[in-house]
Amino acid sequence: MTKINRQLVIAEALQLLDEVGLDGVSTRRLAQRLGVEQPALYWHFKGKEALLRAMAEEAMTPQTTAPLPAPGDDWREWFLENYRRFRRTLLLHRDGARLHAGTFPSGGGLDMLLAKIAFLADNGIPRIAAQSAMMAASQLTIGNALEAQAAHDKAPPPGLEDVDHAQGFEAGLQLLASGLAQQRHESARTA
Amino acid sequence: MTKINRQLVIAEALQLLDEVGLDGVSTRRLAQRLGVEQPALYWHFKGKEALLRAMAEEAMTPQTTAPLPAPGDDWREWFLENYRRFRRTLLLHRDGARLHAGTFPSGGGLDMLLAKIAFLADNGIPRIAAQSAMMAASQLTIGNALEAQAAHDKAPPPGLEDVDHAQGFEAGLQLLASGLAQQRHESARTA
DNA sequence: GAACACTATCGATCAGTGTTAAATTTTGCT
DNA sequence: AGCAAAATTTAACACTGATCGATAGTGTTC
Repeated sequence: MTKINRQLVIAEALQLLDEVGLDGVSTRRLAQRLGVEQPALYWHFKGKEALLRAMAEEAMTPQTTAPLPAPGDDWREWFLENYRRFRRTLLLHRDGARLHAGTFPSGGGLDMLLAKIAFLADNGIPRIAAQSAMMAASQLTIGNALEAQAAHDKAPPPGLEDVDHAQGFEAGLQLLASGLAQQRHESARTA
Repeated sequence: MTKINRQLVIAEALQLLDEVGLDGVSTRRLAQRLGVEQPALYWHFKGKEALLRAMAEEAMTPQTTAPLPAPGDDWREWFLENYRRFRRTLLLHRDGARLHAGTFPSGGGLDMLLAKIAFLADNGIPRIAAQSAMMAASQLTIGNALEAQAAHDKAPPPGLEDVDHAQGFEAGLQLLASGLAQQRHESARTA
């Protein structure tokens, strides 16, 4: 009767995710929404894991479609904005961080990552330092988003109210950028 | 027949975790190991979530029993060592990072956290900066451990081989410490 | 136009999950 | 011994992801 396709399933799955959370996303609920019996999904996806991976990739579009840094850009401003955007993207969907966690940069994403590292390298930051910093910033972002989405309703413990997750993230990111700038100067001195 | 108690269940559960991973830990498998029928666990724990929380807390003992910083200690060395230990603890058990993620500092852990912030504050780091930095370092550590344990067998993508998770973590942590040191000096200038 | 293969779905079913309720045994205490 | 509380068992429920064979619909080829 009803005909579905891969993209439609992914879109509906993400909508379902926002309503019931990651643990609430079951193949049956998803199938019901699509007006289809549950095993039909297994024609379009090898298993639930494959579906979740496709969802995670789709959810990352705001980040993956963002323009790469141009040669003349200010490296620090770009660095900050890149991970702010990453965080915003993770927070776009409910449990978005958990959905993304454990996902590896696939084909296209890997090239982007290498281009970004090259951009930092062109701005006087040693390759290895650039790679480490991006790795750290990415992990900080994921950890922060994870914690923010896990907190949800719980109130902050007494004594720690004065820094929320957004502020904490911004501060941490600035620390990384400052440390990176320092490494850049030291490298320039020895070059 | 066999008699079990809370501590025994937690210990056996952590051992099971190491063998089958977090997704493999089921109440039935755990009960079988303890020589007990499955619903017996529900007398000792309200539900599986409670069990997992207890496991996460127990798994953190290396970190929670570590001595607090003493007034004369070098703040930077302590900072680094604290999060190195945190990471080692997370990696102690299989899926330890996932098990811990989303856990909030309970009663005793909260006091420790406040003491650590106070220690940094006593060393000339503004309270809010100290709190933000510890939050960031914690999130970086969790994100890093999460990624390291998710990778497990997969080989690193071509072009990124030269920095593994351990090195990346160390680099990120140093960046945070450097940035924090910088903030400390700037704060001293304005004070 | 008949035979064929491919796409897409369904119905039934399987093994496994966390959880609950009631009945039952074991334990400790007076 | 008897009683109450603690601890466990038996039985069942409502789910979950996944697999099997059967079944339509669709287009292609002889």
